[in-house]
Amino acid sequence: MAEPKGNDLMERIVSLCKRKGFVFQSSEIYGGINGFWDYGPLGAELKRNVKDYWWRSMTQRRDDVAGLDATIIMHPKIWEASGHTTTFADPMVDCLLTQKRFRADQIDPQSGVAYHFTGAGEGAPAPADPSKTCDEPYAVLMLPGKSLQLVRKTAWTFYRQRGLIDPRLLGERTETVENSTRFNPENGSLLTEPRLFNLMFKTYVGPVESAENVAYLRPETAQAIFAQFKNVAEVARQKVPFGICQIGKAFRNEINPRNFTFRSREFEQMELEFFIRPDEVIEALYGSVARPEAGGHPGRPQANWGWQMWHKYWVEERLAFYEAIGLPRASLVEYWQKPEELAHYARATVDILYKFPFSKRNDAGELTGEELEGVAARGDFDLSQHQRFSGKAMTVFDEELKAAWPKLDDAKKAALSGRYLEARRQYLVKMNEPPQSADKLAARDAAGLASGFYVPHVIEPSAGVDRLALALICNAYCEDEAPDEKGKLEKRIVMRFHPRVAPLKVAIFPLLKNRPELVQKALEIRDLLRPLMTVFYDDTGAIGRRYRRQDEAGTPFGVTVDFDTLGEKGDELKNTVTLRERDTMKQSRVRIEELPALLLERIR
RNA sequence: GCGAGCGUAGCUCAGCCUGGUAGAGCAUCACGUUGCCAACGUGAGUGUCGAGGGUUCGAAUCCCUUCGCUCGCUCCA
Repeated sequence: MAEPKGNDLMERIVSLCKRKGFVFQSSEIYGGINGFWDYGPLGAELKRNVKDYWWRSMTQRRDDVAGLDATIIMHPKIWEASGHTTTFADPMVDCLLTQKRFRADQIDPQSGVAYHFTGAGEGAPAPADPSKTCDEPYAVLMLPGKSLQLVRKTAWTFYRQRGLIDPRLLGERTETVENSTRFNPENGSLLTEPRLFNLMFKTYVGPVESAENVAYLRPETAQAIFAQFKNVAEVARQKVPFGICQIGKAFRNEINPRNFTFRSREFEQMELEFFIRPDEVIEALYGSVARPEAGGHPGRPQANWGWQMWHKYWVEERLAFYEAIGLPRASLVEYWQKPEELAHYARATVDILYKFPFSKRNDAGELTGEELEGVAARGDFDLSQHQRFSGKAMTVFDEELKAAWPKLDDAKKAALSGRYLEARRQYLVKMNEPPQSADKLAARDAAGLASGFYVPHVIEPSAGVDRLALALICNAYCEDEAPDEKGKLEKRIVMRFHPRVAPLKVAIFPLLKNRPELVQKALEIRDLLRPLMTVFYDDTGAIGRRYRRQDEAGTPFGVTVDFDTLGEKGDELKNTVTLRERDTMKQSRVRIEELPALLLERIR
């Protein structure tokens, strides 16, 4: 089986997506719109299957997770509390010489002498157009160890890029600068004025476009879960540990959408926030905290699990999920973020990567993979932020804790209380709470703990639906060879979707369409199966062609009605059909009345 | 956002350099044929050559602008 490699392969996958109706470019008839994609008939079914399976396995098949479906536009304060309003709006600057882009707040401050120029004119020799000038002011900082000659050379290059053949520098003057971030530390060139990059989509609530009506399309679904935490906790009659999950659209003004649907500006997320007791509480209740020892799945949740155990549990659960919909373990990478890569609120994050055809290769030549999901241990950061910004308590009352606390000896009480207080204090200080008030608030939190109140910690598995759909498409795509009717090998394109996510589950064919008895029987079978699964009926062209068509759509099963079905060879074969399997192309004879149960078994 | 490349039928692509009424293969549809893996016959349809502007008697072809795609940089909290 010859597997095509690299972007060549990706191009063929993209082409198939369009040809068969998995993915279309959004607004294509108007020339498309960058970063937005539509799903055609097959893609829509695929995505629906992915979401349905996630929802079923996350909430319906568990008793400790409840669902939520929140709005896309929420109170703007949510994004202040979450940090998105500030972190999603980075000021950016470009080098005027090399066009290289920097984040303005990450430039090393430079000191020294800056040389300013008011412009340049065309100099000797033999200017093509002597009247040509450039009025654009420019400046270069003389970097340590560099010469004035080099500074002028830099300016010369700059004006040359502006269209002068042999620039003559005009209006040179010097300026002493201290700790300036206006120059490129690499070459001394002046940078552009900082421009704000807001990665959130902005809109207005109400018809008036005024500053107080500004709102944002959510850049992630998670914050709605935190904002509704108290409501859901109450009505779902759940106690920590429990989770709230949600599927929904999110929007990010990506600077540069890339790689087909992988990085889109409008996308869908499947997120779970799983709330757990802080480790101090576990220790108060059980004397110690269970932590992961061996690798692999830690098994059924236990009451004495600390955050590390829960984190490990969800990583393994999520990996099992991907395997259950047909992504082989070997195509996935479990990447533990290094301490320096962690977001400031995260204690640990595991990225689950899929090796896409467009993924980069490492030194060993292996595909490195792209993120499908991040499983983050976020501590109590999010709920704490919303507690501070909204002024509403995000604590839960834990009866067991209240009962257990008085039974602890004083040393234990002091140790747990002290640890909790210090963690709370550190968080508050980091969030720029003045030291005095941080001490006071942390002491109050520690007192709350002793009477059974605390802000739950959270484990967040957050997955991208569109990325997963793309991974499933890439994983399913396969070019192999199959014999034609003369036994000659021909290229066959097969989408080997797991039957669970395959857009169409079964195709029904009358062997010939000009025999009304065959057609009628086939339509009966279609009607028999249609209430149970997605069914595709096709009576055009030769039977082999129809099989191949369904191979490209990824339909796992084909059912063919022939003359034996009608009883031509006697009662033994009457009301039996050919069941053809996509991957093996093997055929078997099956009784019609057994079809529903047989197929349902295989597509669950 | 910057740099490079690309954009012609549903898909893959030729034609562009050197301007002169737009092509191939596959796919699609109809009819006939067809007894299980892309068979065959006959017929049909499809493009404002990504869009806009310019040069020209005449532009898919040359020039400019713009949009989209790919790659690199940047970004990915």
